Amino acid sequence: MIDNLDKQILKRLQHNARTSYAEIAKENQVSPATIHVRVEKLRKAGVITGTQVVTSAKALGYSISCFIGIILRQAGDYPKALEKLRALPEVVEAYYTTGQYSILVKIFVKDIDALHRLLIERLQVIDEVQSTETLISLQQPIARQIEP
Amino acid sequence: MIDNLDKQILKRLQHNARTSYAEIAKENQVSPATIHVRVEKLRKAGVITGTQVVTSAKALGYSISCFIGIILRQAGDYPKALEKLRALPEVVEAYYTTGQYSILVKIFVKDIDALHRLLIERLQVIDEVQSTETLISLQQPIARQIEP
DNA sequence: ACTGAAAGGTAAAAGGG
DNA sequence: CCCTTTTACCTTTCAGT
Repeated sequence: MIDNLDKQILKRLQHNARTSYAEIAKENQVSPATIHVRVEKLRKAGVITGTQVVTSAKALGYSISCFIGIILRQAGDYPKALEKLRALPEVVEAYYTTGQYSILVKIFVKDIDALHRLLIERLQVIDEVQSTETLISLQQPIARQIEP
Repeated sequence: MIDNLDKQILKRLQHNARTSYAEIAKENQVSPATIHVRVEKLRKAGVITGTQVVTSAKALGYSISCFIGIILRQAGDYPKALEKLRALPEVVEAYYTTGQYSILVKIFVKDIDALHRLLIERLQVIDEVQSTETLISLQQPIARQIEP
């Protein structure tokens, strides 16, 4: 199982993936090699699934972020609809959900015009899609990872 | 502006933040020092905002992920409500949105019972919250970053 | 703005308690 | 399971083009 040292390592690396093992080791009064072993263990256990740089969508020119709730025509339409959504680079996340929507997707677009075109020309033309509802995100005041 | 080399670097590091500059350099036939300079430039420009290890919520025991749409009583209630949401460690993302919800939050909980208690004991008791609607995420078939 | 070489630091692997 | 040591690789810096 995950002990306290593992939790400390995860918290530190969630915040900055390039924190040196030496630094984490010093903070926890163990050797850098121990940190290395623990990180490998967490990776093999599937707790750590990867590392990534976080980029600012805004700085890359994507000024608008939204959630789009998609209602499909039929229950069996998920796989086909998903493949078509995957082909849209603006779609960064997709969730199968209970409740009023069949699929909830998160997208980034450069501007309102791009959003409009995405909805009309590439989302609402998907056969399996019955209707969509757009929630524009005005601000994202909380963005963090789950606590280990 | 961001040129082609910058895009290659970002794509590589979005996928794996620990890819060595030496490897990216070889792929793009430049020197490792150039990659280093470019990464620093992207960081200063705010394009790269950080690096993080990605952890599996499931492996950490959080088997349920949901979105909760929150409707507030009054327009001016955002800041107070947000502070109370921030105090809940299960809330990992929050968005101010247009549309039917005032705030959309993403949460992780360990099980259905924890979700139930979160809703009743800690969300619906917030003064500013008028009502909530829960969308349980059954699966997240798409999870990626925006293309540079 | 990129390169090449030098210096320092880090990760990864091996061996021992 | 953790430590120390070792080796090889990597980042970072800086003078030069």
